[in-house]
Amino acid sequence: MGRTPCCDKSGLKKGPWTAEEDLKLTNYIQVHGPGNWRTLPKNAGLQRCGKSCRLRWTNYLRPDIRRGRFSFEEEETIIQLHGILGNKWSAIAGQLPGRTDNEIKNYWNTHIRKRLLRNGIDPVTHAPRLDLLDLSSIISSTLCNQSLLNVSNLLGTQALLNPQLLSLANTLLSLKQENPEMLMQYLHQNQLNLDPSLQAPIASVCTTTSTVPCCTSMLSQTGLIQATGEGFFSSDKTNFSYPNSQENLTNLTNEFAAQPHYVQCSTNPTVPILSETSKFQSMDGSFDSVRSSAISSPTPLNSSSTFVNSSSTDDERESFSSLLKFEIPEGLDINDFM
DNA sequence: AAATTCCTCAACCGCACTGAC
DNA sequence: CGTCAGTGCGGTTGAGGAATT
Repeated sequence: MGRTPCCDKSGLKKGPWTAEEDLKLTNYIQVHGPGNWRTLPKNAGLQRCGKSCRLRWTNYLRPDIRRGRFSFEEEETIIQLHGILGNKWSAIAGQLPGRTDNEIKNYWNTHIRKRLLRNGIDPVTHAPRLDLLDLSSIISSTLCNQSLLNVSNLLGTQALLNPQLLSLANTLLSLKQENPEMLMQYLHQNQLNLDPSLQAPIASVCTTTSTVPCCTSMLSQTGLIQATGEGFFSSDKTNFSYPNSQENLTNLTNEFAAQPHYVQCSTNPTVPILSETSKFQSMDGSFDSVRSSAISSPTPLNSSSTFVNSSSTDDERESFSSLLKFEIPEGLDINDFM
């Protein structure tokens, strides 16, 4: 379909609405109801295009608009829904009565997005920005807090900056445990294509003595880690407190990836086993498949125990956003990394 | 106190979709 | 089937207020 020509721009007013215009529009809609936006401005005596009228009504004048600061519950819902739906602001707004897509979009871009970035979380993928994370803490979490490996030392500083190296480290560690000979063969086959600066640290993986705990193997087999910046998530189920949102969210959730299963590790981390359908969709550092479990997984986003009222400040909400979630793919070809 | 920078958010723009003809 | 009007949606802009220098 061809693009709809915008309404006749000649003589039409743009910019902020005046109180008089608001009154005209409100009065007209109260009498005739919304709709037929193209003819509405003329009938209402407004020098505006229908689009502008519709926007003004839906985003500002509608009586059921809920104005004011977003509550923590609303913010929580927005983040979780964004994890599933992405920038589907209207769909997200549908779960937040009284909030408009425009308002949610603005709030996301001006508040939530920035905070996620500050806390090292990619606001697009909801995955941690691994270029900012300390790889050793990730691996340590992977190993159920058994700090048997100092991966930072193993891989050098570059490892802290490259999510692909994280995957590589995982692959190598798994290979080392399960089949050292295959590991050596693997390295031999791929070493020619490695960045020389990475060869030494990677090789050290092969020579470092370590005992690989149970979770390492599980990690490599499942291909997924779920952790916070400071440790693993609790296994508490996500609980939406916003009215009517839970059922709707449940419905939404059912449309997405299968519910992951959870295995309790010795030191109380909860490690979900990703379904076999999970996939590593991007090699450029984005982990899109994380989205699929944003709701269904027992994320710690139910942090009502920490923040109990809607007047919490942005800073107060900071710690909530420090939660991290990411996947590590298995079976990555080393050639794809470099 | 003035100038500058930063931040917020209402409003606009343009594309996409749907249904009527 | 193609065209067009109506509408919805997401991305972007810019005015104005707040904060900082």
